Amino acid sequence: MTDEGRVTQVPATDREGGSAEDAIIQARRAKAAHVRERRENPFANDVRPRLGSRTIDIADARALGDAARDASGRYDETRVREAAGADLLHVRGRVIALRSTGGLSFLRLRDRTGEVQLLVSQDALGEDYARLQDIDVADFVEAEGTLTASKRGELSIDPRRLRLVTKAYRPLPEKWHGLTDVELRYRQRYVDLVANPPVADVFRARSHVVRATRAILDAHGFLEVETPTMHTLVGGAAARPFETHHNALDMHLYMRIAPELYLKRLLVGGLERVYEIGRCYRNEGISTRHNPEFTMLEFYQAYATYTDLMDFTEVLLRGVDARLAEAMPSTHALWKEARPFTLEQPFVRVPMERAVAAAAERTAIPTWVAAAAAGGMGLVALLRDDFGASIKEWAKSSPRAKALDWGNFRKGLAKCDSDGERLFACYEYLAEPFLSGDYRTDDGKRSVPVFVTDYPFEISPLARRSDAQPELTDRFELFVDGRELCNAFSELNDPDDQASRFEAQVARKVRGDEETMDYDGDYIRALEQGMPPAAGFGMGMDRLVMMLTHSASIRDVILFPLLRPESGT
RNA sequence: GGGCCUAUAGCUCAGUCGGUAGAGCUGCGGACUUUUAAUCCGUCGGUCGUGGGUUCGAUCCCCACUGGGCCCA
Repeated sequence: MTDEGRVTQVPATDREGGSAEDAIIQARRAKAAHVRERRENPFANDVRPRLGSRTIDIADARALGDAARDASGRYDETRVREAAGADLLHVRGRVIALRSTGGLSFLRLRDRTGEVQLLVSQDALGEDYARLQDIDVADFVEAEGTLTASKRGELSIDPRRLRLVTKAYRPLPEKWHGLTDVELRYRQRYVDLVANPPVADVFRARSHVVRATRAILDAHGFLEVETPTMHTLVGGAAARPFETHHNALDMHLYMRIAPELYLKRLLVGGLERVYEIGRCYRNEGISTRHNPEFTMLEFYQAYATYTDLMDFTEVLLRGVDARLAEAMPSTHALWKEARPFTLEQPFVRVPMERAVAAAAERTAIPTWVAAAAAGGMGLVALLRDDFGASIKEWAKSSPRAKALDWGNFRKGLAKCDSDGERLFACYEYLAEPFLSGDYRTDDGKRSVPVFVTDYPFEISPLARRSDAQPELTDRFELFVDGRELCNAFSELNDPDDQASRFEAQVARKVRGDEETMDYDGDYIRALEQGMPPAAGFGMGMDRLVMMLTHSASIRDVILFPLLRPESGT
């Protein structure tokens, strides 16, 4: 240790604020100042080899030593030097661990491709060894040296040159427990990504999932398009919008809640197969499954029906998962093992009315079982009038009956204006909460995805009526382990039918419903130009990534989820 | 919107049946040429989320608020 490398201790009283955090920052700033005294830049941008070496990613550098790895994953120095030769390698990255035993120091370096140890010795660096004094965990450094192995068998680089490239003024979280405070993780994702490598894996997976989705749609002849995210009307879904304003045009605007109506205009225009993967915004509460902005896939295919799309959904989900497995084999294997569902067998397809009837039978409430013999609508007929007086008796019939949310079910039914809405309420409270338990693999170990089909037309304002049963629509939603993932239907292309459904939505808005659509006259005009028969599909990409990566919260798959502002910054 | 939980050092956490707080890691000083959460010696670091109330005295008890988490709508 030379005097040059020594850093004077800063007395506590001289420190601004006096907190531990300030002390750490001040110490790191002092080291940067020390580097400047040597006329070097602690925020350098001339990162390149100086000793005739070649710049290499850490993963590629490690690959050079592959032949010298034994069965237990350890490396032998002689064999590494034989395998990798005497070529100098130039690597750069962030220091994520630093240990020193005096004249020999071990730095763990990480770049986007991997990690490698720098085995820094006073013998190899001479006087420059003292520069280690200016390097802390979290700093970025560059090094040039040959590939070697430590005596404990860890693949390492033996640097002839080591230089601080960027000083980090703030430290990384504690090395053993890391950063676990979820609020801090979301607010300071830049730290989370460094401190918790599995987090970075999820976002790599997200990128693979989006690219795989594009690739599969492209291969099926779809055209990717981009439609407006600022709309003058609310349409394409039932949700409250965010509102904004264009100053120059003095125009009131809504952030889109769905791209649907624009994409279907493109079918009118003859594009036939279009898709968009883009951000949508819904002004609703935040939960583990909802973020106000989220990424949605929608695609539309002329001449297809909702049945075709069920087939294609299975192809798409299995295809995306297969590409993810290919891209991240070991991580994917862990996620797949942890999933409570499987994509490997054919998905269940069940009409809503039958799902309700089956759910009624499972409650073992005698009057319900009898009513459901006539199908789900039989149960709807039974429950049309208030059943509050019967709850006590019915709830005792079985554990399943006891588990029902009777209070909200009763309230939900009371709000319905039609049998179609009542059927949907029955589905929501009697069948949907139990999907993952009711539809399982033969061995019972995993749930099987379920297409619930044939939704009542009253709750499907953009879907085509069934030719066979006009009170229903040709629509499905896909539930994977009980959670809604996709929503799709054969599209309504009769302009008069569409106009009357818009009118019904506007009437609901007048009555105070905040989750309805506006009357879109231009869209009606487009349909009057003629839209080919088509089926359309929507899927939340965030939820897809959650499922495939076994993430519990949507915030774990969104890099910067919406949070209330931080106080004090 | 309702219920439950939570907030102590930069990070991860103890603790005080009410008498203004501790540990490990981090930081700083020192020793150490094969570490893997290195080790060893010394040392710095806290308006105990915010505002009220009770009390001689509150980080602790009570109330409200704020942030966050989980469950439900």
